[in-house]
Amino acid sequence: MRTTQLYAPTLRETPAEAEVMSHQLLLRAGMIRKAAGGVYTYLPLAWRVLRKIETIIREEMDVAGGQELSMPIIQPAELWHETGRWDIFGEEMFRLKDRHDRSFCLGPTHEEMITSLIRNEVRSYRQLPLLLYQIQNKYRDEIRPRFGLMRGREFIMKDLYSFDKDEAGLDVSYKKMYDAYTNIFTRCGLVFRPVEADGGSIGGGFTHEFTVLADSGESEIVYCSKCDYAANVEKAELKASVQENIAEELPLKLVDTPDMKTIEAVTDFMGMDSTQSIKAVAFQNEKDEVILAFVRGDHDVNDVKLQNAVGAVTLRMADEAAIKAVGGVPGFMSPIGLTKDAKVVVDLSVMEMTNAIGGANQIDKHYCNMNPKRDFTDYLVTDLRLMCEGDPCPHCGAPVKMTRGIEAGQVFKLGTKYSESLKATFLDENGREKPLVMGCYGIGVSRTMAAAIEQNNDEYGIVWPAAIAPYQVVVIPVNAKNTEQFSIAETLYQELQAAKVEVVLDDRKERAGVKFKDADLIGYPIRITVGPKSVEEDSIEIKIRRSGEVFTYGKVDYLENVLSMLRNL
RNA sequence: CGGGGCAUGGCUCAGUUUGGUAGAGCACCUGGCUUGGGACCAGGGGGUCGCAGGUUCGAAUCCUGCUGCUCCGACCA
Repeated sequence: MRTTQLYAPTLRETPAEAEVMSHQLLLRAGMIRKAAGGVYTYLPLAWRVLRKIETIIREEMDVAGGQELSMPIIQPAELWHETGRWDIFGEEMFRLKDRHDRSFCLGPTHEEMITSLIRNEVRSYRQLPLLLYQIQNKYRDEIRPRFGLMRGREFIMKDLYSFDKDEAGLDVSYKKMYDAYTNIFTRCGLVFRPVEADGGSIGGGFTHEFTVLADSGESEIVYCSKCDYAANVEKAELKASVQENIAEELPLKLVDTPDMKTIEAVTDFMGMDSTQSIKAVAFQNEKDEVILAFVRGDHDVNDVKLQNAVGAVTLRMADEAAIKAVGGVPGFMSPIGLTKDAKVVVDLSVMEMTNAIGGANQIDKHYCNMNPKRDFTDYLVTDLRLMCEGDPCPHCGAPVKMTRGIEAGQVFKLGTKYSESLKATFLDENGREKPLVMGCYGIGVSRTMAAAIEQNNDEYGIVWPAAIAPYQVVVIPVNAKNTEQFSIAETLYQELQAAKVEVVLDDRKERAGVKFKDADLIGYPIRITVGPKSVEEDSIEIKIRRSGEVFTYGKVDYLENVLSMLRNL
């Protein structure tokens, strides 16, 4: 490809709307343009990257026994009514009606579609397992699309759905996908971790997220400093510690704490540490029932754990009226002295506390010497808090570390949730009718491209891993007027093409600086510079984008060196 | 959904407070000059100032309504 032909309008300045690095660089490198909030056109360079990622995915899916198909993006409402997700998805689903007033949606995902497809065709265990996948646009009407391709309303997803006759079969399919994903992200040249995660609303149980590590990532993960445990903080389990409390339990005492509604105010006033206080957080579920969560003052409530613990569909912060209705006093809440309407959930670590301070459910008053085991009544104890750096690993007990990342893929054991609601059954070896056991495995393709940039960039632009770079090499003749340089560049260009290298020749009549800036911005892994020395001394300059290293070779041996560099990038 | 902010040429923005008929830099076109890190000089093209009303002799500027974009929040009582 010649730059004069390439449609990649680069920008010198960063458009105001772009906040995160990948968004800025995708715009500046002439790779994407916005069509509407969260909806983008992929220009040629971006499309090449996406196709490369897709190719890697296809190869690994096929090796794992997957078969690719294509399903409708426009999906009839009836299917979604069958699983109840027409309502559950709510505002997040793009809906439309046809001329006959029939309801449809733009598929946010394809569990319904795929399950309805095979429920009529798969009748026997002999036809299983079945692994089908698609790579297509999906649609979610996000409340707040942002971060460019990271959280769009239209995005490219690969989804594979597995159908097995039993749990054992699902385990095999799951393992295949887990391994395939490990291969995919490794081949893409990304630093990532598979982490244990919460199932969320897709329903089902066991799941791993494949998280591309990047400080700008939206998900927070913990990983063990010793063993291979890694989990999303939402999921990370904390076990009851076996510490022995020697402190003697003192009698409960009411103290005045005028206008001290925060942990900090109270503990400062009392000369205590926040670890000695009990923090209350009030929620309401979808039925408007009040749920009061209690954690240690220095801890934070993990609302996913809380949601699971109380079986809530949704949770939101409780309003003041609701708190008062159950006998709570905002700012001074505790499990002591509530009316019975509230569900009280207490974190494990709170139960280990002695002589703690907490609210009294009276205005401007707290209790000292609160001993949960003695003083609390009618409550549920569970693991409720967010894990912090240094907390013990649930597997080996070593302190955990935290980092951030971008969730690029997820493997999920669905079980029979969809096959039951959609009546997708088969006959097993004993002639008994059973629901198919399903799994779903997604990769955000467009998001993976953005994640790759978040993880691989510097002050000059993108630094593509070679496997997914739009082109591997750019050839730049330095002096636009020098026909000898151009002619040498042209020869190198031809030779590289003949050697099956994806190469761009920057044949623009621009000054060297412009070409260098664009090359850095677009992030070609290797830059070949043709300058005066190439004419006079037969030397070819090769610069590695990532390391900045510069090598000089002759016209006869540059090619083999480029090829070997590409293999190692 | 709540609260900010913004909307002026392809991009980044000034001009709005105090109404007087639209500007800069970059980009683009022409010519010259330059050529190893986003040059320079000269000339040129391009904007119903988001949309719809209103006030006024006169509106980018003031008023009303709408739309779009964007940021923060929607967790520690």
